[in-house]
Amino acid sequence: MNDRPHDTKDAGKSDRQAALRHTHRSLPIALLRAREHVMGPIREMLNKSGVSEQKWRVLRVLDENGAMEQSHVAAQACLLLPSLTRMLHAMERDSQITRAPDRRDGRKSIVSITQIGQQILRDHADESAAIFAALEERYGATRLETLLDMLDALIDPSGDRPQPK
Amino acid sequence: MNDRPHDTKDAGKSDRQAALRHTHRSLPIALLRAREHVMGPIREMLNKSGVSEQKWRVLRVLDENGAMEQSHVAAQACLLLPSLTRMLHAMERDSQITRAPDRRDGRKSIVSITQIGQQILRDHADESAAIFAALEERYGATRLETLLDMLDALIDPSGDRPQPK
DNA sequence: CCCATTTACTTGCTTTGTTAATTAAATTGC
DNA sequence: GCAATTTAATTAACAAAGCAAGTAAATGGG
Repeated sequence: MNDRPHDTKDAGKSDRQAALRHTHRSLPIALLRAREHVMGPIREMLNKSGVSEQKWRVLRVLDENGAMEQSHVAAQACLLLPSLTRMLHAMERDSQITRAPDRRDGRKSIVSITQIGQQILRDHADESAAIFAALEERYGATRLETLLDMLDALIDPSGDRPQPK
Repeated sequence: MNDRPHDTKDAGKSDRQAALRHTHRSLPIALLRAREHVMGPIREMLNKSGVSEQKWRVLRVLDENGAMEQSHVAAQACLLLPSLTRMLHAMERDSQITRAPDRRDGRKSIVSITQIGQQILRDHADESAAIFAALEERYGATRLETLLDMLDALIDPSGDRPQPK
């Protein structure tokens, strides 16, 4: 094992060094592990049809919000602009999305989902729903809803926060 | 906006297609967005010192669990073995970790963190704690603990699950 | 009007992610 | 004991992530 002084509780000195949290109690790591776990069946589903996880997110975001500029797509789909730029080229080539310059602002580029893109979403809708249902069954529907609320609140501080004063 | 038939409610047919969940209610996407949000300040911290997010995880996992074989490091740090292999070469070159073959099983390779590796963790411990404290302050300590418990339960089905039935 | 800044996106380069194929050391079945 | 299988790690090849630097179109003073 490891015999470093893990009990960095404090020894009287106020400038004592902080201890890192146990990785199971580190929020970023916990979120990552949880996500990897949940993504398993979805990756399987997407792999079969050759859609990447990232393109799947882009399609969903576009389908949900309609045409929007690239920066917003990137923010919503958790992608960086450089990655998105390159992905959109491929998706445009495959007619899953279209791009058009904004009339008012020549810098912006407005992205839309196409029929073909929407078809990809439809093709996976049933299986996707089944995967979610299985998770709900396993984890409990109520608890899952609570978890989703808490994750939302993490991002949007103005959310349901019951102000712990 | 988008005028596709979103009201896929059903039209009498029982084999009607399922609708995709709103991305804010998709657990994988919610987890990703939450993580990206929380990682912001940590990325900033790590960028300043040139440690990648992945190497940071490897160091933490090793520091926490002591020497362990590569497969376990990969599982704990949410990395695939090929990525880990490459990373460990670089980290070994930089004396952040050492590797030794397992005496009992010649296939395995046991990885350990070095003093230099531990120093990297120490160098960021205070700032890391401050970032966490800010989050705790903003989100609420109790709620944060609950969230971590729920994330743990998501992975470990045998956990605190109050058995829905 | 013009120059400096900012904003939106693109390009280049290095590191990771991902899949499949390969090597080598256990393990199992006979 | 030995062939067949399984397991652990590596390598290769290519897509994608991530950062820095670059381009081009707005914007904002003076």
